[in-house]
Amino acid sequence: MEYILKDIKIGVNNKIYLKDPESTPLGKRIVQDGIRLISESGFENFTFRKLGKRIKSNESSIYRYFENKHKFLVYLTSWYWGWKEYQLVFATNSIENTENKLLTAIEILTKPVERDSTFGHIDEVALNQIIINESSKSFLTKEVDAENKDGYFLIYKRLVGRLSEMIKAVDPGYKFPKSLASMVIEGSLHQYFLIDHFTSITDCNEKVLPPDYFKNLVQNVLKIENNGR
Amino acid sequence: MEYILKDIKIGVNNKIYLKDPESTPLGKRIVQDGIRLISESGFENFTFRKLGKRIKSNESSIYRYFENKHKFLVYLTSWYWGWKEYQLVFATNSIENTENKLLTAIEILTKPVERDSTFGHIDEVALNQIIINESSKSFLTKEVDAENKDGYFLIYKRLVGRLSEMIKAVDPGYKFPKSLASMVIEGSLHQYFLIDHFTSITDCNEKVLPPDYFKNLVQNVLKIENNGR
DNA sequence: TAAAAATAATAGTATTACTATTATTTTAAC
DNA sequence: GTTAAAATAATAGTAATACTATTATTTTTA
Repeated sequence: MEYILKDIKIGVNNKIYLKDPESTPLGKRIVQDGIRLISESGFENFTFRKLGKRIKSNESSIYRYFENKHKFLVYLTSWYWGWKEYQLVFATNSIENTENKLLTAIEILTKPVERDSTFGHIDEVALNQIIINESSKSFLTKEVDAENKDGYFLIYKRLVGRLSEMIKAVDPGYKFPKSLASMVIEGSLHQYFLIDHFTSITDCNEKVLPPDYFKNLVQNVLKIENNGR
Repeated sequence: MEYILKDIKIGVNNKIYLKDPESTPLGKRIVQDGIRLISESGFENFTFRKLGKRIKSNESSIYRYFENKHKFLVYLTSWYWGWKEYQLVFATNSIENTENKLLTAIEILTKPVERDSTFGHIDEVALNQIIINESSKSFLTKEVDAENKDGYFLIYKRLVGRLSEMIKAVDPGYKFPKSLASMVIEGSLHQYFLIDHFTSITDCNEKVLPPDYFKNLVQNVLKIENNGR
């Protein structure tokens, strides 16, 4: 994917970090290798000490960017959804036909992630693995309401809102646009998880991908004629 | 809900525990207060030491039942899905009409959980809260493939399989029965989470409940006529 | 009543998730 | 080009976690 604008920056709520990691080379290394480390060994086994060792920096220096590893995960998920939102707006903005617009949106949100060279220090494919395997842990906590109040999940909710509006544009009478939108986004992550680990309870695989399932689903729910797209 | 058979026991894979907690009073207290403690303070803040204190037993005694708190969570989720499977089979077994059968199944699987007096030491409502807020953590780990091989998630997968068969019975031509079944079950948990924490991205609430959304969804996807049920 | 099994008590360990302090290096301002 | 400020690194320390191991005590059963 290529961008017309240079030097795009994904805007993450600045309450999530102590110091913007995009503002320094060390910050970028923290994000870059943090993504690698978490995607390799999982969020539970990830510590700032290990990350410090890996980037040949000090644990204490990482703490000057992020309060703790939970906020680091919130940062990564927020960045990811900001990036997806960008792609979504970019790809659908000029589409007039509401059905095409919606189907394109679903395609963007559910297709396998590819590397995006615009953001040099972020490996989006590895980050997507983190989103699939770890992102629910960012909100499945006892602190979710407080953090939600502080705007930690704004980008994610805004993205669901955008998809929901597109659903409404296609079928203003449909009663559950928000639930359907949230389910497409969250459900897609889950289907990818099933492909990797519980193949017996999904119909998706290397050939039939989540976009096929979700486009078919939404077409049927909203009674869109399948015109062969 | 009442059961015809007395002394039903939900069969949990015995690799999950070291000693069957249903076999002793201490084991039952571990499960009973374990459920309360996790639902009150969350899985991250839960420790066997705290549970020991609460039930006035010793940390080391709890370790004789469960290897660690992760396996305890796997046990609880496995018990929960076993219980749901029981309800599902019980409620749908005698229904001949495939559409009614499927809609009843969805109702059972997505409706708010009520206390079941059959299992005295288990507070199903609190357990349901754990399932909503913590159960994904039981499989979102680096050990998932090994544990899956050992049968830790069998009951859950069997339940999805049952729902998927009912979908197939209604519409043998539908291409994604397994994905749809897994999405109804997992998506329902997510919708309840949204009702509690992210109300702006769901259409469900105290009046419009997940069963309404999911029955409508499946009816539309499989082109079932809504006959007013 | 003795033996076995279950439970409880105690102690100990490596790791985690930090905080605090000080030292060193890098950068920016004049 | 020096100085001050900011950033980074090094070191040490702490309470809690997630256990293991050993021994003591209580309960069950044969």
